[in-house]
Amino acid sequence: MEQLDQIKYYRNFQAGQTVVWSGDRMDFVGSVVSGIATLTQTMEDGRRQMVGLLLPSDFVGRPGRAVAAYDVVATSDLVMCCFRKKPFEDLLGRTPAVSQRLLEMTLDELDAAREWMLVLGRKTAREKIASLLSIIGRRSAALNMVDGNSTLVFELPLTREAMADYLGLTLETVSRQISALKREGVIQLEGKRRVTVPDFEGLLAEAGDDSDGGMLV
Amino acid sequence: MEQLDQIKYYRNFQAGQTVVWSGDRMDFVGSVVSGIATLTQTMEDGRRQMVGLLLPSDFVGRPGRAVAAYDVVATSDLVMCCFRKKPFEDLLGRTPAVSQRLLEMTLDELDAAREWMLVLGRKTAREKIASLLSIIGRRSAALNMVDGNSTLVFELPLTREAMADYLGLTLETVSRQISALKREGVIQLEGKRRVTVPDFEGLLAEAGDDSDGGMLV
DNA sequence: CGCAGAATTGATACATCTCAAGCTGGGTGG
DNA sequence: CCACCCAGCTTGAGATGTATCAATTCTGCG
Repeated sequence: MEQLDQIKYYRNFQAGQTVVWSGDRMDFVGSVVSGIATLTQTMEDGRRQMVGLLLPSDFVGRPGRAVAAYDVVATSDLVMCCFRKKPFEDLLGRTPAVSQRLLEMTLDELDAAREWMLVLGRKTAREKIASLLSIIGRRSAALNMVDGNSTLVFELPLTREAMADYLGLTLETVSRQISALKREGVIQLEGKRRVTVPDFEGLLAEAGDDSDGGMLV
Repeated sequence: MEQLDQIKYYRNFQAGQTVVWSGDRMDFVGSVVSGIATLTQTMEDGRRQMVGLLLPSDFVGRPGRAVAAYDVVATSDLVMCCFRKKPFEDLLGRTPAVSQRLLEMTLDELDAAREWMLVLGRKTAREKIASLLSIIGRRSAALNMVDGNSTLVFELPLTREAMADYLGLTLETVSRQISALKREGVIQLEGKRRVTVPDFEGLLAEAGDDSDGGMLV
């Protein structure tokens, strides 16, 4: 495991900066240390779909592929821990523990992608918003646990436009649905970004998820 | 590699039969030998989204998880090659070649899932249909290559309803769009299932994909 | 032959998109 | 220090694509 340490290096990016362009040669892989990045696909006519949200500890890049398949964009200031691809692949071949770990992470990402397919294909705009807030809320809850009463507070790491790209909606629809959830007391807002969820179970219900907490029992 | 052979066994399913129920305990993993199966998620109110289409060679199950996350349903008669989970996991730990191979397959599935997120989130009904036909056509083309003139003939392995579940549409919309593509000569039909694509490039254009052949340059 | 599941087609309703006009808040330069 | 500016956001009114509800029509099969 510490063999990884010997070939690693760090890279910093500013909010808004593009880390990798789709189609570009990619000679490294890495993982997010701090900050948030997005993985997006773009069609010729400009339609965009976010296909991944990269939070700290998430992996970027694909061993065995020379060319990036997606755009990676830093949404906040970002620090990444990188490995040149060739040495990393060599290590993968030699160290089962590393490839097992990577397999596990990839399976998690696959589950997340599949859960998102349900959101994109079958949920209403309101449910989509509630689903996104649930996911961000849950991941941030791991860090910022709050008073036991299932009240949750977190910072939205995405603009309305980025949320729209994630949800397959327009930014206007995102804005309207957030306003509606706020009007009805499902969430509260301070400024545009700080979200308070007074009743997380209620939010999950709006997302159309089973009451038991969503994915993977 | 042949160690796998020693712990494998075969299972047969009839068209329409459910292989695994979401939420059930799952004590095996496996791969499709022949036939076609689908991976679907269902919401409490019955809305369904297909999250994977399993063709021969595709892998089913997740090492390290006890409970199935999705329904697996045989769409045609199906033969699967199975391994009891415990021995398979042991082998994974001991045999880097196996876990590398599995990692590669999982990464491919992740790419497919992400490509599908773009379809679900941003494409129109007509583009969705064309995208599905392209994918099925391309995978079957690997087997049934036809006269060089980019004409392609294949059998649709899915009902209109299953297509709707894959595409995040209703079956009526699927039917209408297929009729429209047929009316305009983009495809031809013999019966409900046999599809002829006179100009594959044309179909790709309808799918909104880059002319070079879609995914992953 | 006739039935049942699958598919097509039609009319209407509705959710979301599109286009367009303001608003808001934080940073900047005069 | 204030006014302005601009990206991000909100809100409105109308257009449109897809869903919904409801008949038929196919097609394969017992």
